[in-house]
Amino acid sequence: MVVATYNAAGLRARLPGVLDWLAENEPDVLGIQETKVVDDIFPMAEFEELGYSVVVNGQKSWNGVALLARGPITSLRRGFQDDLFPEDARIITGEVNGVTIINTYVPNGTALGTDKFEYKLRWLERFAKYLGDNFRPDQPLIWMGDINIAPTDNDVFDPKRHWGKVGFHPDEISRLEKIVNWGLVDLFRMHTEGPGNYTYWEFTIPGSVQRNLGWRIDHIYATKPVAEACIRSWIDKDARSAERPSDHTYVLAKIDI
DNA sequence: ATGGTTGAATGTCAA
Repeated sequence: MVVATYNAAGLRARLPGVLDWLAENEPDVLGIQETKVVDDIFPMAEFEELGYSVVVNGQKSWNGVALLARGPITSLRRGFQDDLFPEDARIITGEVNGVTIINTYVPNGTALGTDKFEYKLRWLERFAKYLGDNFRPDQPLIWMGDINIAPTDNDVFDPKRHWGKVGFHPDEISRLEKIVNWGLVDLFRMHTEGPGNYTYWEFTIPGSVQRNLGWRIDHIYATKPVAEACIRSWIDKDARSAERPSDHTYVLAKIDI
């Protein structure tokens, strides 16, 4: 099966492009982040007409995640499902074809020294606990989404300039490493080394796409049983140049199961 | 360089 992740930065603005992309690429699973739409008016029917099951965890104006799959989505969980943590719409979990899929929109962090940066760190710690409490590293599991962290020098343009800034800060990276060390493999990095492979190019930098001034902050991770079956993972950079694009693009992985 | 652009909502925040 082919799984994909996409930060839409407002799904209603992106809807025609996402529908075209789905029809062309036909992934079995798509995790969408930053849908920015409440569940009542989520464009369910448009995706269902393409043959997808749709589950959503949305809120007004900000955040919001959705999970699409060809075939049924079972064992649905919205949020962390407890009262231990502030509940905004950043995580949705479902099971597709025997594989647990967790789709997350990790907090951006905004700026060092702010409550939002501390929230990002706490959210990552909460996610580590969610994994450990609910799942095992020997079961088939995929964690995908906008992780909002560049893990290494190769994952951001001009790493010397950006080191220690939001998105490339040691406190974020250490928390991500703790999550990954639970038993996950970065599927893109399993197949491709080196700099210049990005998933996000800022709107506010003129010519960022053409100059490839980007970040690899959208990731697909998997437990060993899935990673061993992953035969390819790639970034669809062309979609970042489509009409009315998001500032992110699609990341995909093909898994031989 | 503390700007720049975009979406959701329609003033202004978040990214």
